[in-house]
Amino acid sequence: MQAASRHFRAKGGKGLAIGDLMQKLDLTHGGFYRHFGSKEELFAEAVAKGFEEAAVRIEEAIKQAPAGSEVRTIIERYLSLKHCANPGDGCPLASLMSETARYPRSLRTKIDRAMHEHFKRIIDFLPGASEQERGRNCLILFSGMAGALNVARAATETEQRKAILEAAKEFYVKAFCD
Amino acid sequence: MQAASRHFRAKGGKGLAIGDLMQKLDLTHGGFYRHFGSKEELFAEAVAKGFEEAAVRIEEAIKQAPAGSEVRTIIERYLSLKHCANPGDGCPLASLMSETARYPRSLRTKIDRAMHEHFKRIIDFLPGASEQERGRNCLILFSGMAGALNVARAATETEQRKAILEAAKEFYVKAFCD
DNA sequence: TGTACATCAGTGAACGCGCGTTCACTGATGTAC
DNA sequence: TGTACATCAGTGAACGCGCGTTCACTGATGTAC
Repeated sequence: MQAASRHFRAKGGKGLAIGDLMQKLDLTHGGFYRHFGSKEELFAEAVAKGFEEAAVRIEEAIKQAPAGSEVRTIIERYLSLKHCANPGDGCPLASLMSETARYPRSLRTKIDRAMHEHFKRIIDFLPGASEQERGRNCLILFSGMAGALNVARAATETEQRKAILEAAKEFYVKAFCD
Repeated sequence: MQAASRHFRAKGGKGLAIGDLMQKLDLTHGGFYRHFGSKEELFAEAVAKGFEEAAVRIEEAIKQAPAGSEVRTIIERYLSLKHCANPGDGCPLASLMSETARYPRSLRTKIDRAMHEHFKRIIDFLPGASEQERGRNCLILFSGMAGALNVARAATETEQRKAILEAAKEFYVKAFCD
């Protein structure tokens, strides 16, 4: 049930009720436990799924990008109005950022693993002499962009939203593409 | 009731039950509604309070900092292990990042206002030719640091946490202090 | 080909808990006379 | 100074709702013989 993943990203871990999810799949809530042991189990899988989807999308974007400007393309996509307006289809790091810290350790381990697997697929496009340095850059770039994206999402005026995204794009392009 | 602010930052908007809060103040939950119309009302005030506390703390840090390295001091404090370990006493932007986008508009307006008032008190220490540019830099710096802080908080290993914080410190110091 | 049985996804009622909110009441404090 | 009354913070029981989870049951599908 990959549809769950979108809903979690759109509404947060506690925002999605199992009843609602099952209803959206035209099923009753009782059947849920044939497939998952608990809501938490579903959540962990959904987050992993979310990272995977995101990685696939990024890889596609990279393929289409002109050689040498891969990172720029990633940044521009990540900080686009479209990504800002559709958290459900977007990066789980961004949409679940602040609540992840409050999850139980067992869940955090799983999320952490999914995130790092996601990063592995992108890491080689980033600047940095060693793999370690590229890894650090990856973390900084994505955590920073996710932060900016969230601030943009929290803004109430479209103008403000755009301004934040544009400013962040400029900043991160300057910092990571040269 | 300023104590509420800490709890919200520590546990998120939905994580704090009014019963628990009142119990921690050695009161019963019923009396709550003598003081606030609803939980949401308390939440809005608590967030504002949180930003104010944070601003005060930053201003203090700035006063103690050697002239010329104010921004560096802010960054180092923000990305310290202490701030990472104590979300309840820390920056509300970081601890409420991803859920703010999901709040109703009325609440977001209030939070937005509180955030911008908070920024106004710091803005002049940041680099940038115009006030507008300093404002943009402020948003980018804090959203970025908040992102990194959240990733550090989500990490399960202390070593990892430290590594992220150090890398981010280095990056943002390089980007905003020269 | 046909019958009996097992499997298992899905149903829908029910349970139990947490929690926001309400409300009639208490009891201390302060004001009016 | 003393008495009557109003105010209002705080109490604690109760209501109602949402929601995660359980469970006895149904009904379709597939397998054994």
